[in-house]
Amino acid sequence: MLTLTRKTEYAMIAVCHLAHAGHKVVSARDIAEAHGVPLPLLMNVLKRLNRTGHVHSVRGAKGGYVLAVPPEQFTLDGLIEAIEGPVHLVRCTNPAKNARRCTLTGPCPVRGSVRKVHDRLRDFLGAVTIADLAFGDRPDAGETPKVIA
Amino acid sequence: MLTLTRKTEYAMIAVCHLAHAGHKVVSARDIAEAHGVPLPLLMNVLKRLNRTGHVHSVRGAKGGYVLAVPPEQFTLDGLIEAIEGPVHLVRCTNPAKNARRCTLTGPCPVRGSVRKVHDRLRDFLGAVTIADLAFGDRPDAGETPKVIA
DNA sequence: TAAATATAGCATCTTGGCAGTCCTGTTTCA
DNA sequence: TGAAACAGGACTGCCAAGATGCTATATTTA
Repeated sequence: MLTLTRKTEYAMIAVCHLAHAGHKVVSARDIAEAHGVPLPLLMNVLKRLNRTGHVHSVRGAKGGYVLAVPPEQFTLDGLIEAIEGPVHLVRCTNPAKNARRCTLTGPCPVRGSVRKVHDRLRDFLGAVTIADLAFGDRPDAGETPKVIA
Repeated sequence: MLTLTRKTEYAMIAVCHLAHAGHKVVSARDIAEAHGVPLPLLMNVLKRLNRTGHVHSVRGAKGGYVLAVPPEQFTLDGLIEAIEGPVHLVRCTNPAKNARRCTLTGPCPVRGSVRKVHDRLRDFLGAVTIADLAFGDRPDAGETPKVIA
């Protein structure tokens, strides 16, 4: 259904929480309790974001997490990529070795056009930042994206 | 990974083929052979598009399919919805009774913002038409969509 | 120094949906 | 009447998402 995974949803919540906390260290438990997110899952997500360098971790008692990237530079596209892997609208935009490639044997009539839609989608997701998600209550900036070919 | 399903890929190909064929009736077999799409899967897809009213079917020998909607009015959003069900970036935008709802027990810090992103995404997909996919070789119309909050 | 807290890094298990196949029926043309 | 082509399903295998658990490591605090 063209849907983000739950892990990504949890990640959005966690990262926005951290954005609000500023430079304060916040434990996974605190975040989980604040929003009713299952703690073990949230920890999985935060561990992954730590490995990708999007958050810093502080171990031990009084430990927790801090954003490692300014919310204004932390894009939705980056977040999705960190959790789910890079966005690929269709298989043929995915150059990964182990990706299940397009199996068409004939010429693909939509290859070029779809590629453009895909690029626009990534531009779109790359233009949404965590700051937008966390603080964005600008009633309605921006307009409907123009279309492509 | 925020990816369209293969069925949707097949649907895009089929619909673009029909768009090129104009008012001529084209059989599923012809489409399948033209692009190397597995026939049984293509038939599943076309049957569904027929039920949703996006294509007309002609039964019997010499039968096949014709577009029921002008390519300029047939949006990518509509196609995805026909095949996969409506696009919902996150669960909380899905009002369906049987949808697995957001299970947050606490206040959701990103609800409103994500909703806006979701709306923009649908606007974006709703602005891409089959005509764009089938005939669109306008080298690069449109620009990167503005962002929202 | 011991206990408590919290993250790190795996491994494992379950489940749902996608992808693919098959079968039976109906319609139309030659 | 037979072949071609769509209609409408039921069914299965497989994989990724979702979820859980365990052990190790680091840090604070009493």
